[in-house]
Order: sequence, then structure tokens, then C-alpha cells
Amino acid sequence: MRYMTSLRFIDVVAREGSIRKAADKLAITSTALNRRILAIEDELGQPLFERLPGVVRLNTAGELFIQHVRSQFAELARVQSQISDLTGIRRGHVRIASGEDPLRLFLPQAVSQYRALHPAVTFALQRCYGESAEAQLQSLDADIALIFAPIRAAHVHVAATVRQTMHCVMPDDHPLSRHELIRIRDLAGHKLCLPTSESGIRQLLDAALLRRGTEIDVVLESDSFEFMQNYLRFENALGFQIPIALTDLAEMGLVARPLDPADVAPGTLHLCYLKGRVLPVAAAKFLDEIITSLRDNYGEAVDQ
Amino acid sequence: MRYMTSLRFIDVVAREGSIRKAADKLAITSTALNRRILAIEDELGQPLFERLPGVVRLNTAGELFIQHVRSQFAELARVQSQISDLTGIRRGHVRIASGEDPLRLFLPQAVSQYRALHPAVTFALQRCYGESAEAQLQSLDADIALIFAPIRAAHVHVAATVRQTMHCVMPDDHPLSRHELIRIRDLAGHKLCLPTSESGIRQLLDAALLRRGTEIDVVLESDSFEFMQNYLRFENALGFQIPIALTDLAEMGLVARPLDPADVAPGTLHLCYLKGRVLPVAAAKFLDEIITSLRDNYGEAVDQ
DNA sequence: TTTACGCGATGCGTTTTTTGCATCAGGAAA
DNA sequence: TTTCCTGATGCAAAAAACGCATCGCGTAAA
Repeated sequence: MRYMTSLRFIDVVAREGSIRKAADKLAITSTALNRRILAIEDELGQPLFERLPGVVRLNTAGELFIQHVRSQFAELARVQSQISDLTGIRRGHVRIASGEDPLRLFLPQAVSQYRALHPAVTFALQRCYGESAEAQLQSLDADIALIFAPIRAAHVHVAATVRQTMHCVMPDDHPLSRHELIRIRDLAGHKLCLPTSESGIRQLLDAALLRRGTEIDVVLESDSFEFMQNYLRFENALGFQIPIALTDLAEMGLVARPLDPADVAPGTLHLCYLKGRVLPVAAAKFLDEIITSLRDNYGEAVDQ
Repeated sequence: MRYMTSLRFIDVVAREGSIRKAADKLAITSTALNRRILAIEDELGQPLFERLPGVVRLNTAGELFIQHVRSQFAELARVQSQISDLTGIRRGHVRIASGEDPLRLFLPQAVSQYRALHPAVTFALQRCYGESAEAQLQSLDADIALIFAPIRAAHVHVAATVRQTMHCVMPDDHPLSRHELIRIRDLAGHKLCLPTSESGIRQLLDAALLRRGTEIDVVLESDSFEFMQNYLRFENALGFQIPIALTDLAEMGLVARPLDPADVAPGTLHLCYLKGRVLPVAAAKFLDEIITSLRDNYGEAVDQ
């Protein structure tokens, strides 16, 4: 929308922290951009940016204003989506912030299924960890977040949750593969591949290992499941995943065995959006879809 | 704010129902206005107005969009108010929709008291009845409403309520002035001045008269208390008011006597704003003020 | 039926606004 | 100090918005 040009410009300047950089990004000259900002500040009666040497930074008024600007964009998107929905063709753009786990299989399936019904809806998927997912909800850079971690911020509304039992992944000829249920103490003496410490899986494991006082042998840390999964065979090591990320292990000569819930507390996958926000039609309907899908595939997804 | 010009224009067109009339009001030519609207519709991908012979009317998409536009204005006002509040000087504009009763004494006092503390805050007071007050809250034409009538719409949030016992106003030499408490049956045979039927007072009285089956003699109907009050002496008639509207009766040779609550149910004065809305700083603080003031002057104002 | 009037849409010349270029002033780092 | 970056500003060119005149179309009065 053309009338929002100045607001969009301000948003970019705030993100870039520099008028000239923002101007480059927006493909206009810095003078034009600078004057737009001065004009808005003039109309508003006070500056939005502190001009520090080399950078510009939002002042308090600017923080208030940028929040307003972003919510206006989100609101406009919602209204446009609602209007498009009137014609029968569902249009829109859904932005999802998710941990790696659901990005492996669950979200690809869910998105493609939804797009088969509504081809005019586009998606953006951003991989990120819990805290940054919540930040993206708040800055309105994401509509929906799928987080395997405790929810920290009070401004996040949890639309559904799914219990996820931790699984241990290993080559199918690994000695532990004979166990149907794996205890924490069984891990002692085996080589382990763990996700990095931002991961919810890692946090649950660390808590469990600490509680049981088990000594472990971490040979590899990675924030890529893909890498870890491929690596397990070479080292004959153990990895960890949650059900929503468990894909075609058999093809890779791997198996997954649940860890005893008495040792490792089952984690919770949270499906969230920003509290108080009315989502665009497309995002809201997609949310409904994946709530249903989570319930069907992983049981007891709790609407809240 | 300049960037909102097109939106403001659309709002005026929607209200006027005619591009040419709106153009007159906005002091531009109809062609310029027309093109702005076409441009927005073009960007939006579909029309907002139905072009009927002689008038334009919002279509469904337009209704959705105009709601968005109005909320943008309200939000911007809130943010501006918040920003102004940073400087220490409280600025802002508070729009109140109220029945006649609080406009007599209560609101003039409250507003002047508030403005004494915050001279940069301006006020707009619109006299109206219950239903239209609620409509004004919803269309964001008013921030706060003070209604002596039952609340009908679910989208209105009631911030406080005050019980108001109906009073009968009469010349101080009227025979009924000897009664400390007036019963409905006492009214029979006397000349009555009643408010018009939109008034909450009239509705309560009608209900009471109907229940008691009392025959009454209505000599005058008026939606102006001022007029009624001045008229009572000439006709030696009876009028009706609620405490919040009772002013310097003695000076006019009038007295007020409460009606028996067993006959006429005490009405409730409602202090409201639009549900889910975050009021601008100035409006929110003024709301706090009058809640306190209502409680102090009329007892038991209930925060809700 | 005819006429007159009001409405929104559109072509075209004019005015206003926005943009880009060149340049200035000022702070940070080499 | 010099260099290099930043945001701010004067001025001319480009772009957008505007007003005038006019068209087509419908309703309502004659």
C-alpha cells in the first residue's frame, strides 16, 4: 500500500540502524529517505531517532511509534486477507517461526497440504530457537511460532501443545537397539551426539543427566539434525530426537527408541501466536489445520 | 498526519455517501478525491464502494476496510498521546458521548478540574442517547460514553456504574413538596413534564407507570431539561431527574423529592468504553478521574 | 417522453510535492 | 592530522497530485 511508504521506510531505518544503509536497501537516495523521516518527526512534533555518530537509534518515542507502525502493517495484512477471502479465493502470506524439529517433516507436509487447497497463499518459514521465535511474534515478523521449549514471555498465546517423548536415535546394529525403553544410565559409556545448548532437546537432556548424575561422552555437538543423523553411523553413536522430527530412519539404517519418561521428562511442543492479535484469515485457518493435524498425529493436542 | 490523508478522505466519503459532498467538505475538487479513492481501490485489488445512482455506499470489503481505517486513527491518537506523555506535558483529545444528565453539572466540573491540571488536553462532548453512544464507541468517534440506560451491545466495556434514584422536581410550593418520598400513585391528577421516549428516565417512568396502572397527565414532552425546568413554575407541574443532573434547584424555586424505589426501579448510569480498546493516555486518565469522582459524589461506583 | 440535474469517471495542462545531485558540518578511527 | 563515515541542506529535475472542462449515465421533474 502506497500510503504506508513512509512507515515502511521508518521501519527499515530502525532495523538497519542507518539512514544510508536503509536507503540502499530501499533503492532510493539517502537524502530522500532522510527528508521523509524528518517530515514525519516534524509532524509528530518530536524526533523518533537519536542521531549517534555513525548510527541512528530509536529513542523512546520512536520505540512507541515503531510498535504502532508494525501493528499497522499486521493489521493491514489481516484486513487485506479478510477482504480477499470475500472473493472466495483465499490469498495471503503466512509467516512461521519454528524450531528445526517441525521443519523436518511436519511443516513441509502441513504447508503443502494447505497450499494444495489454497494455492494463492504463500509461506515464509524461519528456523529459530524459542526466545527468538517469541521475539519475532512480538515484532510481528512472524504470525505463528512452533516452539519446543518452555514459553517465557507473557505476551505469547499458546494455541495448542503436544507432549513429545524424547527418543534416542542409533544405528540399527547398536547394542542399545535391543532395549525397547532406554534409561539414562544406559547411556553411560556410549558416544553421544547432542544438539547445541539453545535446543529444547539439549536442555531436557542436560537436566536429566544432571539429576541422575550420569557421566556422558559427548563426541559431537551440532545444531543440524541432518548432519547428526548422517554422522551417527560412522561413529556408532547415539543421537536424540522428538517424534515430530522422526523421519525415515530405517532407510538410513537407524532406529529410534524412547527414553524412559521417568528419567527424561517429556518436553512440550508449543504452537503459539501473539496474545491479543487477530491473525489474518490465511494464518488463522492454517493454524486450525495444524492444530487438527497435531492432534491426529501426536494425540492430545490441547487447544487452550 | 499527512500520510493518512487518503484514509481520512475515504472515511469522509463513507460518512457523506457521496464523493462530491465529501470533496466539498474537504475543500478539494471531486476529481482529486475520486482519483484517490480509485487509486486505493486499485492497490487493494478490489472496489470499496458501490456506485449507486446518486450515492456511493461501502460494500463488504469497504466495511472491513473502513473499520481498519478508523482503528488506525484511534491507534495513532493513542500512540501520539503516549509519546506526548513522555515529555511530561500531557496532551491529547478526549471525546465523550454522554446523555444530557451528566452534561449538566457533573461533566463540566470534571472536565474543568482535569483541564486545570492538564491544559494541553482538549475535549469534545457529544450529547446523545444510549444506542447512538454505543454506536459512537464502536465507530471510534467517541472514546468514553456515559449512558443512563441499559447497555445493549456486547462490544461495550463498562468501567463503572452508579445507581441513580429517580427524583421528582417541582415548584417549592407544590402540594407534593410536603412528601419526603413520592409514590407513583401520588402523581395521579398532577401535571407532568416528561423527557422524550429515547431517554432512560422516560423508559424507567413508563415502566413504573405501566406496572402500577397509574393514569397520568402529560402536559409536556421535551428532550431538554433546561426547558422543562424553567417551565415547571409556570404550569406548576412535575418533572423528573436523576441526582447527577440535579443542580441549583433552590435558586429557581424548585425542589427535588425522591420517588419510592419500590415504585420506580433505580436506574444505572454506565461509564463505558469500547471493549478491547486501549485508550489514549489522556482519555484513560480522565476515565480514572471520573470513576473516582463518581464514587466520591454518588457512592458505590463499581469498577468492573 | 423530454428535459434538467446530479452523480462518478477521464483527458489535459498546471501546481505542488518528492527525488537526486552536489555539498556541508561533525564525529570516529587510522 | 587525515580519512572516512554519518546525517543535514540548497537547488534543479522528475513525479505525483490537483483543478478545469467534459463525458456518460442514471433519476426525477416537466
